[in-house]
Order: sequence, then structure tokens, then C-alpha cells
Amino acid sequence: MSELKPPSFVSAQMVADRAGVSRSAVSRTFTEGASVSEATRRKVMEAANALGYHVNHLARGLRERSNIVCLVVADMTTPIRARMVDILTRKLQASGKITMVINTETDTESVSAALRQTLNYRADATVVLSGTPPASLIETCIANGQQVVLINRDERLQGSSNLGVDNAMAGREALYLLRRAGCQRLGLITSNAGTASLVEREEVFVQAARDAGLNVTVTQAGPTSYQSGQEAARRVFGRSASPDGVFCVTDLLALGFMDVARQEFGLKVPDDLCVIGFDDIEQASWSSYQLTTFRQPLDPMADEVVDLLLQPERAVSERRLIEPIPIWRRSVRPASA
Amino acid sequence: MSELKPPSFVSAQMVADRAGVSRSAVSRTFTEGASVSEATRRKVMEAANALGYHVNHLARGLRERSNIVCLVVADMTTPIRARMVDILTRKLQASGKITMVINTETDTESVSAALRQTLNYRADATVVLSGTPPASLIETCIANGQQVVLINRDERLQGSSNLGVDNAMAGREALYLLRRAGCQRLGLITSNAGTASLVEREEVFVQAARDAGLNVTVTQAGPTSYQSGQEAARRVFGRSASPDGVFCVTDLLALGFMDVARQEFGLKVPDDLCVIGFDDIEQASWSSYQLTTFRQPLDPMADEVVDLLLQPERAVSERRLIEPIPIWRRSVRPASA
DNA sequence: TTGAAAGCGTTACCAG
DNA sequence: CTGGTAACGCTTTCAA
Repeated sequence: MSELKPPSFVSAQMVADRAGVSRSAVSRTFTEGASVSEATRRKVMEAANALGYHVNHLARGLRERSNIVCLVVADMTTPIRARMVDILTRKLQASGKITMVINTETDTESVSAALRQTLNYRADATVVLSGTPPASLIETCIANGQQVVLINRDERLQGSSNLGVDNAMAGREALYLLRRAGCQRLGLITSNAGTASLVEREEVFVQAARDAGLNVTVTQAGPTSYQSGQEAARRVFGRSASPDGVFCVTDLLALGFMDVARQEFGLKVPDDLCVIGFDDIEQASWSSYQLTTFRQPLDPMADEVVDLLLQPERAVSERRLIEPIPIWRRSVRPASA
Repeated sequence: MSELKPPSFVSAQMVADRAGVSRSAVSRTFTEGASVSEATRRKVMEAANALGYHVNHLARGLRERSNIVCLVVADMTTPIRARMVDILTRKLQASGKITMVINTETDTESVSAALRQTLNYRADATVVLSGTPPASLIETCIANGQQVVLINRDERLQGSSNLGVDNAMAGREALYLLRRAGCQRLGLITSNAGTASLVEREEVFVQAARDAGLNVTVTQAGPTSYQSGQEAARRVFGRSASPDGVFCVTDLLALGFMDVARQEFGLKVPDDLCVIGFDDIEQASWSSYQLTTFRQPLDPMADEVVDLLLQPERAVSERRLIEPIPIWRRSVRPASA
């Protein structure tokens, strides 16, 4: 496999030879704010274009920062995750970084391998979107001078930056909306992923309900997907005391749940059943759903990440919580009848 | 911005010092199939672990191939594109490559910048998923010894590998299914993106219909999105002679189209209206839609890409066409009444 | 099996 | 403003 010849790229030396100058001159021509005479610059540019020269960032990264940022992510096909990756790669690019995407499973072993790649490629920073990275490796990253940003993860490791949405707020607000709608029997739908964010949304919702003297039926079905939402609905409506108001910890769960509730159990949303989701994926706004949900403010989050990377001294601050934005649509009744 | 100190990574020299061996020994320890005595290997490994050493792939890439593959992609949030990126990053990783994702707009200028990055980072290969790369730059990539793989693009450039789904087949089959269902007035819904793939699906469908003596109303509304599908439906059903069978060149268009047709115009699918899509995104299988469509066989396509990259001699072969897989669901009547 | 040395392509530093 | 030189971290060749 590695008997393959390396591609033959054009080097600064070749450009220098052709232009009849030193390689220093070539380097300076391509260095922001270095002093080169207009004459040599022109000669160099001409030679460079003719040869198809491009500065080798790998070699440059040997002495200075590589400008590489590693994005460690799992479940990339999930709409919310796809949007995160999209926005982050965009903003990172705009600030002069290049993104290496490492697509992992959520298990620790897989994430470890990803972090090792991060170190192998001398990434300036690592941004972890999913999975549970082992503390020891994170520490290695930090010890090597990398910046580490953990998004929506629970682990708060010395030296890493943490950033996430305020799940507690969503849990409380969801309860408020369902109660205001006059829901009597509350349900919470979650997956078996056990992610910190999902668990927090669940616990806050359940606790807030308990504080209000209400009971919540918690249903947990498979991974975080549309299908699990469907499955949950079948379990929940296939027995007595089924809920008339549910908080699904994820939009994907909510959409599957709604579809089965309406199509297989003939329920009307929001008349017979109120549903609230979380994330505000694009599909939540589709006219078949019109799901009331909480938007993860991806844009501000990405801005924050870029900011953190540009100003490393801010990095070790405590966890930044960003408020989700309630998106009012049609899946919850405005007030109790 | 670049006054930032580079991260301080552990080097082979440091490991060598600590282990009391030469840096050559360290290098050999981490090189597949080099000869090191068990004793030194152990000493090296010990020191390496203690220090948190990781081979610098950037430095390695100076002499050999970088193992970096650049993925140039636009519209990453689109379900089909997200899946492509997901599958490709996975398979590339599995074959020992690392993926740099360059998120572009579809315009040529933006793609050019992306390709330049590709060269800057000495990627072994560039895979273009969307946008229209300028021929001259592609040539530069190839001249520098890079492999270039164009997916679902039309441009067939000397030295690049081309790979795509058989759009013509989908166009013909879509027509067949609609005619078999007894549809009398045919419609084709597309976007204004003007991508080669979309245009081909449209043209083949329209031509096939013409050959059968049928006329097709073509509607073009905005970018390739759910909203454009909605918009198209409003245009199409807001006037006389509206179709009873449509081929939407994309699932996203189809889903928006269906929603408006049913909710705003009270049409029953497939009784009053048959709809066919293309891509087989996850949402097409949701119970609210059950869309009959053509699946882009992403897995085989990604396999093919990896194959191409591993065996460069195959690269210059002619365009590889992969057949889309018809997915039969509920949005088309089985046969005319 | 081992270590010394050369070379990969850059950029920063120093003389001129 | 310019060219030479050192250094970055690695792998590979060559001698020992």
C-alpha cells in the first residue's frame, strides 16, 4: 500500500530556479507582509503560476502552527449533527483554519483512535462533538499544547473548554408549556444513548414535574432516531394511561412519535396530544410536523468555538452555556381549553 | 492572528533521549516492519508513553505520501450529502487515509479556493462531491501527481476519475412507473441548480415521454430544497391542467411537493397523484411519506472511490456509472385502475 | 541491530 | 531588498 510513489509537487526551489532568485525570495513572496521588491515578486509569481506552485503547509506546519483543526464526530448523518459540522467547517475555514473530520463511533476506543490522529497531524485544536473521550488522552492533547473544545459533553476536564446548550432550561420550559396546555398525563421519550445532554433534559423535566406534584412516564427505545420515536409511541399508546403531553428529548424522536401517534392510533396533534422536541432540525418545520421545539443556536455556538480557538487565553474558563431558543409551532395547544 | 505560539509537541528526539537510544531507533520502533530488538523497542515504547509521543504525520508527509484526502463538498446539510460525507470519511479512514473536508459554495471561485487548499496540504487525492471545479485547476492537481475523483459531476477531464449514478436509467424507469400507474398528465419538478445530474434526469424523462407521445410540464422553483418542492406544488396546482403523475428530481423536492399537494390541495397520494423522487434519503421512508424513489447506492460508490485511490493505475479509466436502485413504496399506484 | 547523516520544503534569522 | 544558513521532525541510507 505504501509502495506508492508520493505525488510530485512543485517546490519553492524549483520556482526560485526558474525565476532566477533564491528560495528565500520565493518564500517572502508568499508571506504576508514580507518585504520583496515589485520586480522580484513579479518574476516569482510568473514562475510560480507557470509551474503550478503551491506553498506546502505541511512543511510550514513543522515550525509553526499547522492551522489544522480536528473535528471528532459520530452520527454525522443526523440532521442536527450534519448542520453542526457544516457550520463549524464554514466558520473555521473563514478564520483561516482547515478542518479534518474524524468520523468515529461513540465508543471510547473509537474516540481514542480519533484523538491519536489529531495528535499525529499536529492539529492546533481538537473539537469533540460526540462520543466520550478518555480523560487521559484529552490530557495528552492538552499537554502537547493543543486546545480542546468539548461540545455538549459532560466531562469537565482541566484545561479543556466546554460549551453546550442549557438543557435544564429546555426541560423546565417544556414542562411549563405542557402544563399550560392543560396536559394531565405527562410522558418523556428518550433513547438509550445515555448522552449527558439527553440525560439532563430528561432529569430536569422529570424533577420539575415532580416538584409540581406530577408524575412522568419515561420511555426509552433504542438509539436516537426516528424509528425509536415510532417504537416508543407504539409502546406508550399500546397500553392504558397513555400520555396526552410528551417531551421528546430530540426532534428525530418526536417526529417518529408523532407519525405513529397520528397514523396508527388516530390521535390529533395538538388536540389529543401535545408534543415537544429539541434541536429544531429542518424537518421539524416541515408542514407535516410543525413541531414546537427548542433550537440549538448553532451559529452562536460555532462563533464561540472559533473565538475560543483564536484567543487561547480564554480557553480555560468555566463551561459556557448557551440558551436554546424556544420555537413555537403547532404541536402544542396554546393554553388549556 | 499568527503570533500564536505553536503547540509544543513531543518529538522523536525527546523520546530517544529519555530512552537512551538514537532517534533512528525511535523511528524504527514506529515503522511497520523495521528491525528493532525487543529490548530497545520496549525502552522506546516506555519513554514514548511516558512522554505522550505521537509520530508527526506532517513531517512524514514531507518525504512520502501524506495520506490526506480532501473532500470538496457543498450543501453539506442536505441529507443525501451528509450521508455521502459520512460514508466516505468512514471508508477512507478504514483504509488508512484522513479526510480534510472543504466546505464550499457551489460557485467556481469558491471551489477554486478549495482546490488550492488541497494542494497546499499536499493531499494525495481530491474528491469533488459538488460544485463546478475549473478545468485548469483540476489539471494542476493532476500535474502535481494528485488523484482527482469527480462524483456525479459532468466534466470529464483528462486524468481524473469520474463516478456517478445512472441518471438516465432513473428518468426512463420513472416514466415507466408513472405510465403503468395510468397517469395521464405528467409533470417534472426540478430546481434551478442546473447540476449536470439533475439536468440529465430531467432531459431523459422528458425525452422518453416525448418518444411515447406524451407531453411533460416542467416546473423549476428555486434551489434544491423541501421549500422549493412546496413552491412548485403551489404553482402547479394553482392552475388548470395540473398533473396526476410527477417525477421530482430529488427526494427533498418530492417531500415538499407531496406535503403541499395533500395539505393545501387535498389530493390523495397515490390515488389522485403519483410522486417519484430520487436519492432515497432517510425521510423518504418516514411513514408520512413512503416515497417511491431511486436510491443512490452510496456504499458501492464509496467503495469504488477507495478502490480508485488505492489503485491509481485504474484511475484514468472511463466514467463509472452505478445503477440507482428503485425503491418501491406507496407514492405510486401499482398499476392503472 | 544500531547510530550518524542526508534530505524532504518551509520560514526566520543574519549578513551583506 | 536580497541570498545563505539553520532549524523544524521525520525516514532512509550507509557504515559500523
